[in-house]
Amino acid sequence: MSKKTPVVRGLRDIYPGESERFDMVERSMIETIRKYGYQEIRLPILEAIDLFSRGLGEATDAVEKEMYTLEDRDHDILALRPEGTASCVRAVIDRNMTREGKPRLWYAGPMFRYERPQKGRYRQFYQIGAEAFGLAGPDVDAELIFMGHDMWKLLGLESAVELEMNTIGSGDSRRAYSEALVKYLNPRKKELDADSERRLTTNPMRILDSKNSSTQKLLESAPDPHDFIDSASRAHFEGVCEYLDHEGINFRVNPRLVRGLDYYTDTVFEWVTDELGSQGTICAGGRYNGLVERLGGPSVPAAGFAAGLDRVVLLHETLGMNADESAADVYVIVMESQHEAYARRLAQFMRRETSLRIRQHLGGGKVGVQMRQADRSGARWAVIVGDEEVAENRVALKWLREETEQESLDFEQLATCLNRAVESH
RNA sequence: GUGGAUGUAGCUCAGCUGGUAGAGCUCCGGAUUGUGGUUCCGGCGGUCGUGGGUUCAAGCCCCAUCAUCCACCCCA
Repeated sequence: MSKKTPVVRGLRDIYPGESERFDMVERSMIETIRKYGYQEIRLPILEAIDLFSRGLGEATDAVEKEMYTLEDRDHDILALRPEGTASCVRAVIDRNMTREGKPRLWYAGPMFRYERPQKGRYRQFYQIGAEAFGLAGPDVDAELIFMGHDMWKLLGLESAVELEMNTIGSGDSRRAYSEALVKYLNPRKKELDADSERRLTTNPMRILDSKNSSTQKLLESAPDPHDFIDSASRAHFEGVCEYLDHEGINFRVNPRLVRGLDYYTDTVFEWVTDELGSQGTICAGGRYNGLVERLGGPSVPAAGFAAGLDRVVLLHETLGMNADESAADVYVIVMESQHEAYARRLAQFMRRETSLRIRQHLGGGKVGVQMRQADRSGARWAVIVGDEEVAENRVALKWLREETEQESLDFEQLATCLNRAVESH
């Protein structure tokens, strides 16, 4: 045997047994977004690197130290996307989509960040995002949150998830606050932890959610970010909160909530859980009114969110929610190998006449072996073909999960029976 | 990038002060000649993460390295 090649660090295979849950959760989330009339946009995984350095902010961790970059043969520097919003905005600008409408879009796919792997944190991870362009009102922010709420409800996660909200104000007020914060902290630099001291020059706002207790103590008498938020932003945030209250969505205002990417303005929110250890954010988003312009487009408002599929799946599993892991609904068995052609015709008939997944046994073997594989496939029915059945142009239908007598049916009766069972399921 | 824990069969794990590698589950076969899931019996399966060192002898001790997990950092 030659040497094995291990999977790349931080990357993983999602095998049968887990892929079904992954798929089911992903579909549920996408279906929820589609129900709000958002349209899919398929985006490339590679982008020019400056899209991210300009879009997310030069000093963010995602850009500073977590990007996978490569040089292609034309010597262009490309990056594997660390998130989806920047690409989505670029695509919207490329087609000038906001000139003729107010697109509401969704995307799904893998993202890449070179971070230390941990539970719920992978170097290739999957996000599902929704973005709304050209709409400035608080009803948009609220709609994005309603979607999240619907998703958790649909998946049975709502009791384990909490919503945190904050407003960080307009770009101008952020700049003003940032300056005031630096002015306050600079003389007290020595009392800050090392990370916070570094951020003082790179990204001062992020000092606010430092977990260092002495830093937090220092922040108690620091300028209050809310004093810097202008009345328009304040009104906007109150508007969002009212929509949520009206729909009965619980949330907690967390003044310390600051997002890691520079493009956010006004509303920011996070859906968090304490079931997953320290990687508790399963979905996050907010408003980014300046980003389209920053990336070379017109000055249009926008808002969106991205959910971490890996983490949502993990939570779904941690809470013990069921996921169907069956490979097929019907498993086709032959008593004697000369009936295989008949069985194949039968399988095709069922694929055509029903919506079920039909797995035909391959590889021969005794009936007992075939039955065991039928059971293991998770199928609800075994359809069995032997001399008697072929002679009469019938099949034997055996229910594998219910105490129902095995029946002998012709093809039409079989289709009727299966379809009826699907409808009432 | 920092700190800590852990790597033994496909999976979950045991393995004493160093003495020729074990269990449960899974898988395969049989008991069961037209029928799975329960039970019983048998069997397959391991370069002990990798590389080096100490020793008569290393799964166990030492060093390095890789990976996973946890926390920090950061984020979905």
